Amino acid sequence: MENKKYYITTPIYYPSSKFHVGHCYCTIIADAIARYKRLQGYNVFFMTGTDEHGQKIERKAKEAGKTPKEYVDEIVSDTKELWKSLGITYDKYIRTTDKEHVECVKKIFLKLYEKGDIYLDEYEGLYCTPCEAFWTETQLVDGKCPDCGRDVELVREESYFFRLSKYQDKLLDYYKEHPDFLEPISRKNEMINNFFNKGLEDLCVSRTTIDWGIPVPFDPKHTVYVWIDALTNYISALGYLSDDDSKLKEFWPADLHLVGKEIFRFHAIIWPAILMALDLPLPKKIFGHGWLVVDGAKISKSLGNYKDPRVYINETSVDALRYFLLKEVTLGQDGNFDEEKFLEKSNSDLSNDLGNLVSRVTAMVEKYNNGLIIKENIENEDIDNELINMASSLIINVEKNMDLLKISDAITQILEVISKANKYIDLSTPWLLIKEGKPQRLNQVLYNLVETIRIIAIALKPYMIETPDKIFSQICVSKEIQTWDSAKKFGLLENGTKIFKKDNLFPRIEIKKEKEKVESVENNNVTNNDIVKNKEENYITINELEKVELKVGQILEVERIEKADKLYKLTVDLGTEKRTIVSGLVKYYTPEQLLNKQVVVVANLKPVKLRGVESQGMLLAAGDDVVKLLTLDSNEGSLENGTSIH
RNA sequence: CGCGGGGUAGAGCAGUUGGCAGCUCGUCGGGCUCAUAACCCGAAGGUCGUAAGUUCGAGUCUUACCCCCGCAACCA
Repeated sequence: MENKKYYITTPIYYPSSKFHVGHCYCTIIADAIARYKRLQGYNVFFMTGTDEHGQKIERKAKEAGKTPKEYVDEIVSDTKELWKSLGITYDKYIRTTDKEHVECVKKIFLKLYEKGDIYLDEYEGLYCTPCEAFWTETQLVDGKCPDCGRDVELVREESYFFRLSKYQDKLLDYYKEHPDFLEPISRKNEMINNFFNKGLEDLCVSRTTIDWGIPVPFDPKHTVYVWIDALTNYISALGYLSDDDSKLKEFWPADLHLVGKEIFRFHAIIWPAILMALDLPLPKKIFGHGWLVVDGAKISKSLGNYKDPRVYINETSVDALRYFLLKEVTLGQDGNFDEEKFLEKSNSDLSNDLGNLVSRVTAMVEKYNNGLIIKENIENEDIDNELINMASSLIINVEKNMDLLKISDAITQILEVISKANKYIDLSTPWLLIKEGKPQRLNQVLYNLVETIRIIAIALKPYMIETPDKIFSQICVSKEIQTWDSAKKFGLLENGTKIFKKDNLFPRIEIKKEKEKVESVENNNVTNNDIVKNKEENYITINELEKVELKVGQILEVERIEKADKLYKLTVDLGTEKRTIVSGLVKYYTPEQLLNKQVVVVANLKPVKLRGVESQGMLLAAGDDVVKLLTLDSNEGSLENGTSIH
């Protein structure tokens, strides 16, 4: 037998905040593939994890009053719970703060340095000292720091660089020789057009401005930057350069790196180049999947469409969520997670088609045959053969699609058999057979149905984690005929098999009621987790509040700012003076709607230049998704412009 | 001319190498009564964003244009 191993990875996610359906999406895909390969008898190594270093986490932790490690520990333990509730069968969860990983990264860095592929040079950039930030030429506003408006200076910072340019031709050759290496093809072309045609530049792989990370072993004032720190997790986890690299020998190269399109570039260019520099073989395939958008908008906390994925599980079931993500979203393209569609799909495909099929068949066997399946030895009719042919080729068809990573199509194959079985009931009319006294034919029909259900249950195993067993518990099938291979044969169900009808597999959901329920749960979650928990840390004193000077202002003029999609330049009357205020309201208000409105103005905010225009204050507004300005509809008597608010 | 994704039935989408436009939901009509107000059959519904081009033939290839959506520059 050939080497039947399969190494599959998700990206290591960045735990700067809690994970959403988008993370679940990618991880569930990887899990389904891992399960599928295991069913086929492969020795599977499925890894996921978290990329825990870097500036953003350092800052987030600081804001939360925690050390970076404490901060990520919390998110990681929550993530592991999440994966558990989604039935993710990872073999290893790697954290870039793991000791083994840290040691490995140091060794890799040293190895590349000794080889000459990493060298010390100077990073030249425009630096704003007060803001401690580098900017590119295009980011500057009028040649000044876009943050504070002060002058920037040309600064050289010592940095280590990876000789990425050296590997340019090798990489291109590799793409040519391995047409399946990067998928989908559209993204591969994007890589070549966008990056190779311009030429690859050497890559800055260390920073002196970041503390939370792995120090460069021979020069500890430098911290290893994300490229070498994070990408190498795929081999550090297998014990590369450690005392025990047996796993590396067994599983490397990876068969599939599943990544999001936003990090495809790093996996398609930088990671292979690092591997070439280390003289290691390259992974067999890197697949860049699309993003999941929620109700048409990218998932983000600031948009307010973040939802804890467990909300969905509670309202339906893990299997319904897994099913929806795997079936409805075309791998490689962006998909939309529409909550209502999700509940509808759960009803139509799972409750009506699959659940109801099992329900009606088991009910008939109990009702007509005292729960007993009898295998008759009589010739099949045409409608029988049609069903049997479909059922017995189901697994083969699933495999055909899965091997091309067409998960959605694979599931469609199963749905077609389910649909066929429902139709078969109508055509064979068991309720007439019992009336007409045709017990043999009845037995034959029921046998075919239950056997078809057995095969369906097996075919569902990669995608669903509870349903197959629930089905087996009803049709009482022995373990030997629950295996993947056994589903390739029709007719293995034994004569005399007992049926036990149980609860419905997927109870129908009242969509309207559920929606309300889901929303209320979400609101509670926000209250409990975010507000109450942080309340004490968020208290400010009255003195602090008094520092903010709020005044009534009236909008006198509204202008668009050139080349700024979101910004209005407003002239606001504060009674004693007129101010120019820049505000990002284009999306929400027309100039006419704003004109003459009385609004709340933060009068003593430090002026900032936005898109070249100095903004001397700020308007108070509410809402994340849809922004509403706080206006003073003065039905309690009009207020003078400039009146202070307290 | 910053980068990218997309415009196909009322809605959500699929359409691999160019060869009679499909799927799911919804709608309408019919059937059945085993089942979870389910299931089965049938029907209506599309100028495939617009225009031109290549071709015997274009949703698919080429060019131009229009519209939507992300990202980046700006939301203090």
